Amino acid sequence: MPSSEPAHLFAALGDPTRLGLVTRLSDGSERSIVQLGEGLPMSRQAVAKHLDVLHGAGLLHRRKSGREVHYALRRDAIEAARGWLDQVNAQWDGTLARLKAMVEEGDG
Amino acid sequence: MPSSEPAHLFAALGDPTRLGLVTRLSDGSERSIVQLGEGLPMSRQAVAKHLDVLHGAGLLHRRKSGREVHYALRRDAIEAARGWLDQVNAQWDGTLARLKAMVEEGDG
DNA sequence: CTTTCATGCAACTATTTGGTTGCGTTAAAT
DNA sequence: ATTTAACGCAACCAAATAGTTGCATGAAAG
Repeated sequence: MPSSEPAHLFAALGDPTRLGLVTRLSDGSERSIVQLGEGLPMSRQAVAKHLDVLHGAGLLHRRKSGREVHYALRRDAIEAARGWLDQVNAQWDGTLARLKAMVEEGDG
Repeated sequence: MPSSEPAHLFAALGDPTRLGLVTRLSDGSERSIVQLGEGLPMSRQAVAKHLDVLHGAGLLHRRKSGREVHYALRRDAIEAARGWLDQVNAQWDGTLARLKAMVEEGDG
């Protein structure tokens, strides 16, 4: 049950290994656990755990195919995270705009 | 010494309390530790630790004024995080564009 | 059918994290 | 000068995290 809450999303991204996995998947492809673990200095289970964290945060799509499990990046989750950051920026801009408007109104 | 590494940045944002603090600061204002802690169900020190994490990740600017310490959001850090997410999207788009180009070239 | 390979599950460990409390320091207010 | 308010530092604790290993299972390949 993916959560999609911003904090959950950012927490999942807050680890170099997981960020690397997301980067690897950023071409939109699907990969198996072993494929994603290739070259990483840790056990398969460690990689599986990381993928589970990413999946739990709603960042990955999971598909079983035979004896393999394939993960793919969920673009909407990335957009959700981006959206939160945009909102922070918007709030900032909005406040400054209102401030500017007030100053100008005061001037006129 | 703020790090500004993406994983460090996301990790700092990966906690509801800290996300709330960032939201509070998203109007661009400066606030003291006690001010930022008002209404939060935890001790001042807990809040101070959270602010230190955010500052350590490069997300907050810190200014001492008399006996108070004021924190403000660093917009460039927010943009850095956003930039990383944008890059993931761009990679995705790029791959799809290349794929489409290949298909079209194959068709022509 | 037997073997191999990708995975899941569970136990265990060390480190990090999010929180606490107590105390000391310094700046502001009375 | 004394008190109060905002902070920093350090010790401590429980829970979560990132990793390990060993073993069981189910699908593919021989």
